[in-house]
Amino acid sequence: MPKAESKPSEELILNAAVKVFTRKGYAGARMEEIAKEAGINRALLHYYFRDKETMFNIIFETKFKEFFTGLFGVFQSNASFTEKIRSIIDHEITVLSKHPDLARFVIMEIAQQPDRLVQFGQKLGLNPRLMLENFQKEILQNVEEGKIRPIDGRQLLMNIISICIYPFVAKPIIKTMMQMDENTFMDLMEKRKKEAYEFIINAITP
Amino acid sequence: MPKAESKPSEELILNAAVKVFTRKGYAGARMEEIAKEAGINRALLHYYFRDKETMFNIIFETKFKEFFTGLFGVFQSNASFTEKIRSIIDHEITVLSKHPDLARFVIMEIAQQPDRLVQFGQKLGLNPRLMLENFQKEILQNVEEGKIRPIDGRQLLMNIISICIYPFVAKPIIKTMMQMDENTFMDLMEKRKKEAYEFIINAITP
DNA sequence: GGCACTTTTGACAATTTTGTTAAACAATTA
DNA sequence: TAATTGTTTAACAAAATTGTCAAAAGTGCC
Repeated sequence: MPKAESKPSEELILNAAVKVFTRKGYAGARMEEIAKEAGINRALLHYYFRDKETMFNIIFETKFKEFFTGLFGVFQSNASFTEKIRSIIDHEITVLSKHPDLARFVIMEIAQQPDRLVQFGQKLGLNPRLMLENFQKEILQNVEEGKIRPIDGRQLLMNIISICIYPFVAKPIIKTMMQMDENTFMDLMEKRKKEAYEFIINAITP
Repeated sequence: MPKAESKPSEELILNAAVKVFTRKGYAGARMEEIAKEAGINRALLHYYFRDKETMFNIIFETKFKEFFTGLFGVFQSNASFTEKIRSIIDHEITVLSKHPDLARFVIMEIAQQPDRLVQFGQKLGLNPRLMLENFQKEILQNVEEGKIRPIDGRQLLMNIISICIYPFVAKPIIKTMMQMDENTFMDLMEKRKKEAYEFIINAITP
């Protein structure tokens, strides 16, 4: 679907590249397909961006940021523990609803080359250790106050993240198995914000 | 790492192919790498299996089965609802602990070509509609008996599956962010069987 | 050993994919 | 309008990947 545009340029190419890379991954993406998606000649890709890898890195960095920053941001706020949980859920489901292939793409490419996580994580100044420590402290504090039952912070964090992200990663499976069209799925995810919150709160109240 | 074996044959090749395909996916896998992994000449791959796609389909089918059958089996038993939940959790975490790349591989390849789910699902006689219906009925029944709080069956099923599977899909991310080595991770997953069960039961008790 | 058969390999061919280049084209400016 | 600059393309070159084949090597049998 080439666009009949007047300005075939960097942005046009990047948008096309995002689509193809996030759908197919680095190995499955074809420069030809990106060019076709952008409606231009393949050589232009090399004119604006040196090569496939350079293009990929630019796109991966923005997607990496989209995927991770919100999560880290929440833990720097001074909302209550339960409000933080609500924020995470809301944020994750909102973002992933808008960017259907984001989670799968980032996870796959990190699995393919785990050092990307370190490399791009440092570049964006992410500090997982600190984040996890804060999370653990907050849990301990809430446990002592009797607000939540004792629970391993790593397990709880994994539970929250899993509940939010997995449905999007496995979206093609879930849609088919539960016989949902796109709208039904999106609707279910919107309801999931409330549902997941209640599920998790219930799970951790003593 | 070619093996100094006496019987370079189908099985040797298949084992190598499983490793490469599940790690790299169809698009990222190289016939050369499979041959090297098996310690044989690349032409042999074509002698025993016609081509890359044929090889892939054989492997995908076995992995597809590994991934899905257990899940469907549980719902045909006549254990109590909570026991079924325990079974699912136990089974999923046990299987995925043994086959590190299984979930990521199957999910990715279905995302790449969703009709594979229909195609191989039929071939194995899986019936997701029936499974989901049974699950929903059982929930309704348990809700009426006051054993669990009202909850959308699709959401609950997604929650259970998410909690079990996501940690393995995102394993490279989780290991790095939480600074765990392989053993620590596996240990955490073993503990997770109990932890996840309690989490979910807590979440659904009224 | 010689024969029939299967297995294995190296060399080659075909195809796919990426990357380069020179020239055409367009826009801007002097 | 000619010159300069930046953009776009088709054609080509290079590299990577898959697939084929004939011959070599191995195996079992007479």
